[in-house]
Amino acid sequence: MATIDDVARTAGVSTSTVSYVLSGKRPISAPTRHRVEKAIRELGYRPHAGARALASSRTNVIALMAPLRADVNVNVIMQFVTGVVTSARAFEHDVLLLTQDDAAGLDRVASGSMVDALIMMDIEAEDPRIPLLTGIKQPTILIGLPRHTQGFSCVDLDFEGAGRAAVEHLAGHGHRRVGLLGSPHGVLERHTSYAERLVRGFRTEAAELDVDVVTVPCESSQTGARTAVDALLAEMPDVTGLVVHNEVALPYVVSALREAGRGIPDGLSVVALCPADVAEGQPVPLTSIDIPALTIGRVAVEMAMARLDHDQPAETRLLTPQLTDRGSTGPHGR
Amino acid sequence: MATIDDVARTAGVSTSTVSYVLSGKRPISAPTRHRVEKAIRELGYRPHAGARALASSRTNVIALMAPLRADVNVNVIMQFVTGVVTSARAFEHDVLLLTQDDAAGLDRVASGSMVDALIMMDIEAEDPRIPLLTGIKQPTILIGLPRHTQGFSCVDLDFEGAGRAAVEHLAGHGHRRVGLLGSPHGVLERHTSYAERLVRGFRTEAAELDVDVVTVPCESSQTGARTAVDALLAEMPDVTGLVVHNEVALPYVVSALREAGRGIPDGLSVVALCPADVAEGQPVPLTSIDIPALTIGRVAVEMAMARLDHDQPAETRLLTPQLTDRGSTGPHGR
DNA sequence: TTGAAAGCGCTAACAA
DNA sequence: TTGTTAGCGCTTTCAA
Repeated sequence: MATIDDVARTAGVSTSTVSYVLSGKRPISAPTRHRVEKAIRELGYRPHAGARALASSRTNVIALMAPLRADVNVNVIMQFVTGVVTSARAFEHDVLLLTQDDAAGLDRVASGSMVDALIMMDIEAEDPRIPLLTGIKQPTILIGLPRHTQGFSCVDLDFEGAGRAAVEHLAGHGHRRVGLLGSPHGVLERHTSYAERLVRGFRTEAAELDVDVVTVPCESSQTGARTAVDALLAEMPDVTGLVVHNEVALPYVVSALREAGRGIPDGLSVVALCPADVAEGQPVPLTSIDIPALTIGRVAVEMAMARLDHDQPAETRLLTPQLTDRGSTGPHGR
Repeated sequence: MATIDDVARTAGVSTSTVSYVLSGKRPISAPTRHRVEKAIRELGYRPHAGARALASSRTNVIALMAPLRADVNVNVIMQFVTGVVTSARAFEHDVLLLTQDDAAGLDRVASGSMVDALIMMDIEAEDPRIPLLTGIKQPTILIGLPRHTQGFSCVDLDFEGAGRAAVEHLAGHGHRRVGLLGSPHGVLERHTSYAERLVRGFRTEAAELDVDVVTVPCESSQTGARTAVDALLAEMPDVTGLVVHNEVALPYVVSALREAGRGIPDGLSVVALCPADVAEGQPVPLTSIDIPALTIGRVAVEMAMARLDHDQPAETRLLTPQLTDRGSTGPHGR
């Protein structure tokens, strides 16, 4: 492999000139720049990442810790990951993938100076990984909201606002008895931040608008959906509005409702909380509040870069929920 | 951050001794080792990854290029990724995640010496990324089979064998008219290796056993499943055996069949090609040929490590398909 | 069994 | 506008 010295020699300049051509950190005359660029091309030169990291204490890599579990929604996870990887590239960064269960990986990649920043998904209220982050010099972005945000940047959909918006929308159509089919048990037991915030917003708004509610967990499978629907209809037989926050179960929930004689929207008004394309792609398009996973991933990277490049302080950004009416909600008691 | 020199000073030894304690590449007396290990613990020392890479030309990182597209099966992709990440950790390696469309990323991470090896998923017959791999010094493992394997290590399920096994199983039950509901159009158009190999095995075995077949592409959605089932029943109304290779569509295919009056296995014998847990998790457990994604990911890493550590030559490994009978196939004409 | 020291290939401060 | 050079923190050869 060619080194920076080879390039310098070929171009007839000093190594620092080559380095500065590459980084743009000081002005270079046009002819010099061209000679250097030509040499780089001819030699197929690529800077050695390790050498660069050693000299500059910048790796141009960020770590992404993602849940590769089965019980979370794989599609949404994938969208977060895609958002992160894509926009990391826009900032000339690559992504090192850590799994949720590799908690030691945080220290390994951070203390080993393998990455410039860390992004962590699927944050729990009292996330056990957060204590591991103390003493880490790289900025860390949490996708989700722990109980105490203490110095970390956080970004997520405003799930509490989403819960409120869903109830508000249904109440606006006259519904007084509303259900929530939510995340699987496991997710709730871990006190995963988004699930709890959704329930809180859902309950709060319902109390304010004097709407009766019931919340039912829902496993991410066909049988899980069926069980949840049965439980819901047993607990609240006269339910007329429903919020569903479980992308995997969603289509099965819809079929189960139809089979239970609850057509949409005449038998039951349904608001889904899921990526827009999923809501559109159902056999009956569903009114939904979008989970903008790609955007959240992108914002996480942008926050990381802002802290790196302009040492901007940590902040929390909650994206405003967007409700799109696709006709699966209607007035009560038609 | 503490450096190796800090550790050496604290332990009262030379830097090389610390290095050798860490690498185990030369014998160290017990007392010396203990002093060094104590110093490492006290200082919370972590070797600097970049410095290490520079000095040793080893990064302990492997690149994984995965399709983060929508039309491929996200669950299976995730399992491959999980298999790779998990077993990379077992070899003290981390994983740098590249997306399929970032073809330039191959050269970037390889020529920039960011990684020790590359693993590429979702290989097409004439994969456009393969030419980009020439001149790359790191070993590359392909998950899938290009037309010409020229020097690359390859690993995959033996999809051709899987196609044969499925037909053989159905023919063994007396079925003479068999369908294949396969991958979406897009996947076939890209000449994705596994899809083509499956069809080839399916057709070959059918020809040998004198079974009539029809193959129908199937989009990964509820409507796609329905369309494909309709097309199948229109093209071959007296079909009695079916092979389904589309995990996302699978549950919808099953419902569509039931609604078409084709119960399983009495109205139609079905063999699924999917991860075992998916086949088990259907409302009716399905006889299936397992797609051992975790295993394939693990084997890919093992092959990479074998080439790195024992410079073992490239080889192709096709895992033997395992058919598990779960009762969704039965004798013809009951 | 251990130490000394020469790099590995860059960046960036300093000098011109 | 450009060049010289001292590190960055390791690994590994050579020597003892």
